[in-house]
Amino acid sequence: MTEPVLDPAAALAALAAEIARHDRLYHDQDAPEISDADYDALVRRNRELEAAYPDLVRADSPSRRVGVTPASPLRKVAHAKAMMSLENGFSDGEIREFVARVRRFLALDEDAPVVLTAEPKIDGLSCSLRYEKGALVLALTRGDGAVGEDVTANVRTIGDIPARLTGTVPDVFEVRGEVYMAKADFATLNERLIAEAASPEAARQFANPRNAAAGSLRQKKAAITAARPLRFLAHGWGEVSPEVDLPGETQTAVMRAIAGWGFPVSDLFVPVDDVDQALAQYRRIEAMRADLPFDIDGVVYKVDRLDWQKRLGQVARAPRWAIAHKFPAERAQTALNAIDIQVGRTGKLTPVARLEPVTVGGVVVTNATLHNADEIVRLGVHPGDRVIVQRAGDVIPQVVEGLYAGPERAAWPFPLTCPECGSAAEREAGEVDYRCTGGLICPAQRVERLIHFASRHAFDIRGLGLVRVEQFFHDGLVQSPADIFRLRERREELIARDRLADLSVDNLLEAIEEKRTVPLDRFLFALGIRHVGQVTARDLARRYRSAAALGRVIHAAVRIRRAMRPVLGEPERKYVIRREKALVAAIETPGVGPEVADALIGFFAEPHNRTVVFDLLRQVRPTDVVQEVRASRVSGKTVVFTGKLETVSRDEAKAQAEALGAKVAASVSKKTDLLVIGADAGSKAKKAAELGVAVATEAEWAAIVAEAG
DNA sequence: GTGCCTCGAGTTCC
DNA sequence: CTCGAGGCAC
Repeated sequence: MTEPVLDPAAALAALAAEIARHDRLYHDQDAPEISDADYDALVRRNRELEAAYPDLVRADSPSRRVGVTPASPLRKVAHAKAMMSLENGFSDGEIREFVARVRRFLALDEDAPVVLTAEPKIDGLSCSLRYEKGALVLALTRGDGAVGEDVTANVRTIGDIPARLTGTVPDVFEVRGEVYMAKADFATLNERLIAEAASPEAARQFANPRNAAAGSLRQKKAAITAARPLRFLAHGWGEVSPEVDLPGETQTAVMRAIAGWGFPVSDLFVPVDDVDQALAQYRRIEAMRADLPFDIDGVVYKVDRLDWQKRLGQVARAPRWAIAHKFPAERAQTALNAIDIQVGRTGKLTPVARLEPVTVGGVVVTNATLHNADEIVRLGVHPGDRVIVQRAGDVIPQVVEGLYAGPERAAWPFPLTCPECGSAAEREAGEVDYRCTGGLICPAQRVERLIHFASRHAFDIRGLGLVRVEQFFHDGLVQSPADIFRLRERREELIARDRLADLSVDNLLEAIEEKRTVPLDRFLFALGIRHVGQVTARDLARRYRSAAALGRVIHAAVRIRRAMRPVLGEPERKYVIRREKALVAAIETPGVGPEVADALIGFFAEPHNRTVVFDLLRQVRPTDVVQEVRASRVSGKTVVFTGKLETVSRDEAKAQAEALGAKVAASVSKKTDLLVIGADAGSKAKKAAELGVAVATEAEWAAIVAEAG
């Protein structure tokens, strides 16, 4: 929905001129004035207006050109070791739970001492600084955690960061920490920007120190960064080689060594003996917050012992051995102007609050998700109400409560049809979300699926983002994923539409060509099958290694699904369970239960989907997945654990087994190759004896793990 | 059957 | 980042 505009024709003319000006600045003068996101916002605004006033679309409309989303000028480089994010906790209880979880995972006693470290969490940009033979050779931003941007030249201008390390330093050592701007320096910088600008109105200021640090570090010209007052605080490390040269066995010891090499380390960094001391340090830091020279958004706790950190490992993108204790979010009051409905790739209808712009935590918030119909009922909000907004985890804005105090009224009516295609909106029993039933005919869903296909964790086609996908879709150039790979046949057509940027067309086509081979897990994830996200896609890809093998399994499963019928007189409930079991068994992948199996097989049972996939397979080749596993006595074997393990937890044992290439099953059957028996083993041990399955004690298991290295 | 843990999906702002 | 819900252990 677009709010009424007094003079839409004039607004469109202004937008066309503005967007064209930024295109020139970016392409001809290499001096963009606004961020990529602000540019996208202009393009989006233009599109919304055009949708609302189709008669007024201009001949020189920016939407008739291929979008020219500026690419980052900085070189992308993969991290030697992924830069992970941190789990967040907001209450004492969550921190206590974190420590309890650590104990459980390590199979420690409930009151066993767990030494933690506590330090303030600086609100800046994470950076990884790579030193080889003591010399700074590479500095990367965090990026997506796997790949960062090369900011080496800029980092060399930061006074806190030594170019060479003195003392005994491992051959390769990556120092990780936060690049930030002190509050006072931020204020001075903004004053300077005003003074230097032609007029105060024309000055481009930064909204907060974090943005100032980000903007200053990601400069193309190091000279600009050099003139910006950036600082650095070390908080960890990445690759260390040789690993034995790591200067200590605890977080504290290594951080001391890093400080000894000349890096600033927070003077509020302390080891603490237990969770109560950790929380006391949190309160000390919280009390000092306003007086600290830099912005912080919480306190980070880490398990001090590095051997424990190693055992704890990580979940998805965050380590199990650290947590950020965040300060309570800042709140603000504003008006709820409207409630719009967005349609996701799965058809989910999401209500979004359009807010009167308000500053919360240094950022102007105009939108906030309302999640679902229940949330709107819970908040009791209607358009026009005053509401309280906060930035949860200091990032995502959310509506916390409505301030309406008038007479009783009915809940805001959630739309009964999809705003994009008009199909009925339905809510399944037991589900929270309304979904558009339009499926293939709903253009919003089709576009969202294409955007997902090209997105970073899927095919990762650079230059093919939201704006271009929408344009290509609406122009009929791209209707299905395979069409993307046929765009090269229409190069002239693309260039003709895009007078400004034939170079950008070629860049795009090149980026597309690069993805004609893609890892199987990305391929699978990109299809956008419900319940098949990154992790499940990876599990499936690793389980079957090749598209051919996975294809055979799914093909067989589809046939099973088609062939299954209730046996005469079989109750519906029993049949459903039997069917579920058959489908799960057919896919035979840990983590894939009835729901996921049905979604996966259902997707391929649909003829249209098969057509789309086969069409795509004529254009691209999924590469086989070679799992990195250490060879061991249990590689390729099926292992079952039973009883209470003393030295490792069940989760950890399972992780060990998988790293050795073994499959972990829940119960003993004739397929089981090895049963590892802990204390108080029950029926499984008995069954293993009956079936003649080999058994091992926990100590023997530890030996198998150890001998594989 | 119940409860915990992890994953999937959708979203915001830069 | 949060929330709902699927998977699996107990």
